[in-house]
Amino acid sequence: MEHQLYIYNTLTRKKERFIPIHEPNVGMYVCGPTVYGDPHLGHARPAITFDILFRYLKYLGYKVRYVRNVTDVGHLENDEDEGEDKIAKKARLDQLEPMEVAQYYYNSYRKAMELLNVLPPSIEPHASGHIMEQIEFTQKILDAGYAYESNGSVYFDVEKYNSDHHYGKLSGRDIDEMMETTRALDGQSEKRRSADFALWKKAAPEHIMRWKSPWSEGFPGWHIECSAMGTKYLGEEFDIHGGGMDLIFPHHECEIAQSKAALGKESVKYWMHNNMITINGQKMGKSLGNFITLGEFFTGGHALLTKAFSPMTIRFFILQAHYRSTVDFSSEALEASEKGLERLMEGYARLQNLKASEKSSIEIGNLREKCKEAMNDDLNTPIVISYLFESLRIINLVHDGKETISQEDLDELQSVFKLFIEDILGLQPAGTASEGIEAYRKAVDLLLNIRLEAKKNKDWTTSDKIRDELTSYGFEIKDTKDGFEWSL
RNA sequence: GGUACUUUGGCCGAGUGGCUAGGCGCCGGUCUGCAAAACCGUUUACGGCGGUUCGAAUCCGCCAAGUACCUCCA
Repeated sequence: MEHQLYIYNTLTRKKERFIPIHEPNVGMYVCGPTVYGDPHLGHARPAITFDILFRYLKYLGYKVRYVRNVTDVGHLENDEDEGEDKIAKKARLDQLEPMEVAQYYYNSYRKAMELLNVLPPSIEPHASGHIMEQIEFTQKILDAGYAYESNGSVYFDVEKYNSDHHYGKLSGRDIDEMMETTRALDGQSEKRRSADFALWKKAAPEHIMRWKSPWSEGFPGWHIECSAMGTKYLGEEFDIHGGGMDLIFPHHECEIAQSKAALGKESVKYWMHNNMITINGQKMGKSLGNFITLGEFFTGGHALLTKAFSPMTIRFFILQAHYRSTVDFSSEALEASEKGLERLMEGYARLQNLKASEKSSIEIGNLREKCKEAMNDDLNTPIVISYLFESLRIINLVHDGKETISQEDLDELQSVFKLFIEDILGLQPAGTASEGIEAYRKAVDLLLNIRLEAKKNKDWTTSDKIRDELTSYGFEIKDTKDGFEWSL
């Protein structure tokens, strides 16, 4: 594949040329949601980040298998691996079946992702549907001698693993120091060391989510699902594993150790992590209680929001920052994005109706190549957007009749805008869904044509009445040099 | 305490050695019956102190402030 895509690999802390293991196939695994709460802005970031990567890899010609898991079991409330499963807890509180809770929030998550125009992954495996695979994976680790059974539970032996390999390579931790600094366990724990983590947990009598295993009736540890499902659908070695930066430790560190222990090899070639969204400089997170759900954004129903914001505004806002930077949320920043997006999309709509001339009076530049270069540089979407805005100026100048454009240049601009705005950035033109009704459009055109005549006759009363009435119904009327434009 | 990282103009946010990021806002102008839109122009940017260099927002050191991870979280 002819391209120069470089992506930042957390493992090496460098940008590396992307070369897949089995060209033209690419395997990509991204940590999805734990479905026990409403989807919030924090869920949108990785979904959009890796949606961009998914779209761009496909544009480059790869055949991508994109796996994004759904965690519906095994997520414990606290470490020490003594807590209660999140889904089960929520189910008990709401008096629902655990699977009912998971299904409800999973539906909610998918709906939000659809609104954000995030493409569905190739496979969305549920942890609860892969208990066998997780048991088998755990058995492999036991067989390899990197885990031990304790009172019906199975734990990963971090110290043993670290003596043969390097536990902490992804997060840059020194496990020996960690073991010294971590406080001593109380005598009750089944774990030999606090750094050890559960592969399988024996279920307490009151625990409602449970499965049979060689060790006990119980449930899998949190980290094992990704190793098991990633291996199942992408093979023992695959190209990209992504997720939020907060998962680097311990989740991804544990995954690396599990896979190496069970399979004897490195599973993942490129580790990619998106940064967090902050709110007043602090991470937006469920546990901090400062998160805003996506539903609240779409309706404006949150104290921190001055108004509702469309899904495309949220998407655009996120894409205006590089995925490895934190992005600080504020209503003011979102409003700025909203206006910018509106102007960009109006220009994009205008571009479709631009009239070509003999020749161009203005250089359109090599927009296509520049945008590709920006994408190739670790998916630099803010730069792509800045180039689009620069070209927007040309579109508007031609639209105003101040510059001319040749058919060839016009075709190129239309093609590049379509490619980057719709196909790669995934920004949907507003109102495309409601655009279908031809008669309605003609009716509005008719009204505005009547207004145009009134204007010619200097009948300002009639012309203003038409404009003001339409405006009050929610239409936006813009006069142009020789006519009008409108949108709803 | 350990690890990773951040600090850019009114706000958001790119940028790793020299050349305009971009968006939003503000102000002035063009256009217009008015308005909106559009266009043009303007707006004291690189936390502080040193160092390297012909040249640093960009490299190095120290200091300051802040964030994340080290317990669930995207």
